[in-house]
Amino acid sequence: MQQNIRVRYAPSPTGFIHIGNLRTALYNYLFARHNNGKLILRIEDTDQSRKVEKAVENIIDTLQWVGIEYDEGPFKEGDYAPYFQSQRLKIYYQYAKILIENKKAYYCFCSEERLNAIRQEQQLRKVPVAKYDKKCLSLTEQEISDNLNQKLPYVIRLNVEPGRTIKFNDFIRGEVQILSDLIDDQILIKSDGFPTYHLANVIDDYLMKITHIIRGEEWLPSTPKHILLYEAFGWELPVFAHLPLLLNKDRSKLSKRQGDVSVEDYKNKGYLPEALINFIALLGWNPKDEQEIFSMNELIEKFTLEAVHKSGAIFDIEKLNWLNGEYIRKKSNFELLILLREELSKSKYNNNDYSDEYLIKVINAMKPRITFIKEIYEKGYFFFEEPESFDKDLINKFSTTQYTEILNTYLKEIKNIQELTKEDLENLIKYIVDELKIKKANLIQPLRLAISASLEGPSITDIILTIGKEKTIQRINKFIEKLTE
RNA sequence: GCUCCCAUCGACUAGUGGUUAGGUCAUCACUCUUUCACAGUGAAGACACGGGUUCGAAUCCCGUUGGGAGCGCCA
Repeated sequence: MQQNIRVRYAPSPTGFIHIGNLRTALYNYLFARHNNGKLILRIEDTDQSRKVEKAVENIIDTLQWVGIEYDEGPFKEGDYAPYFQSQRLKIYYQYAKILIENKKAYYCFCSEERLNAIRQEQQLRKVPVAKYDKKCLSLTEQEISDNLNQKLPYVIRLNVEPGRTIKFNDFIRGEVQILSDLIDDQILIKSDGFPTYHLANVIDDYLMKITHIIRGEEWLPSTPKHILLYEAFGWELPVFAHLPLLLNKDRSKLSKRQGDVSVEDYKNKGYLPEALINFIALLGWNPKDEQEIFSMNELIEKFTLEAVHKSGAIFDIEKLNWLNGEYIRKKSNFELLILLREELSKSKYNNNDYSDEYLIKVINAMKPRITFIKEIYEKGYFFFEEPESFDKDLINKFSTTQYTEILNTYLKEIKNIQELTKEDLENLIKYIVDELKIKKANLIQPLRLAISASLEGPSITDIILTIGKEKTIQRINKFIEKLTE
């Protein structure tokens, strides 16, 4: 690869980061790190009307949360600052002026009404491609300066020469070509003086010395416009690489209508950043071996643009769920303790009611059976509170004198044990089973029900060991009352 | 409508002219377990279709079909 690789992630601050954009950011990051290059974060805030408060902060926080570090950008000024497009307005205007002088662009004073009229008329005629009719291109120098002096609102448009074939080589898709006749005289500078995406993007990529433009496939159709701009300025083309799209279940572009799409949503649902990154990395790229779990460093080591796919990938959370569980199981109890306390602080339970020692025991018991951290206290709620509601059918099932006897025997025996150990509890079960000549399940099931209101979950000895003798006795007593009611 | 892009199990993918088409998730079964999970073993499940090229095509070419994206003073 060539030296001094520079790539950029260029979101517009219109809300939370979209999961598809996160993948774009990730691939840019992986590509940069793999090649000892730099990742630039540039904020494309040229649409004032769509600006959202705190969006930039959220973008930066989200990148940090998932572990994508940029080398230059807001609050990390490099040689090409500023990194907010809204602070670079003069630059764009200067370059637009150059284009006008070279006749590559022109002033357009057409009103919105006229533009709409043209569009409508073209639709009526079923013209294949609706385009601006280049009316203002034929304005004389005099007319233009008169209009400007009168302060008539204007835009600056790209003058697209018809009859040309624009070719470019996409790193992922190979050669792509399109006829210039199909390209509209794109607006470069809006009437509010702000540049459009196309202009600002090309200028900044050039000025910031971006070598590889890695972005979503939705940009593929507008790439010829950008090429035309590079040509008009006489600039060398960067490498274009258009990433396949992330898709909904129905194969349309991943959108809010069909589920959660912001990284924030997934964070709030309890997905671990490692799992999300791992999952998203594999949507459109594959290291061609049979490994499934990758740390960020492994991704960096293995990532190449050559191995990126062409076709879109459905964002299906089934595998993400599995990964989340895997990452939970890989974590140490101490790491999980910190995460659990965080979740607990957002729950109805009070962190102060449970010691670290206690929570570690709970974590150990619940770890193999959860997908999300919060399931530790959701599925394992009996570790955090006394179960109140019991399934009627289950109560009925165990409402016989035989089960009451079994439980009473257990109660009597456990009271005799001074300090509970795993061994004691297991021996106790054996002892009672032998003594009463019953099946193991006939003791354990009612016991489990009494203590946890469920027939599923961690081993009964682990539960008893965790909640302690006192609570165990209390719950069994209460349960016997319920059975004999 | 027009332009461009894409096409292997339900999902993510390996595969670049010769494979019993491999793996992971999900599904199902079995083993382990008091149970649920975890873990392990196994099963089922795909080359969109039609033509070429070739001794031989998932792989190369053409067409069809299907899907997607884009066609804004939004990015």
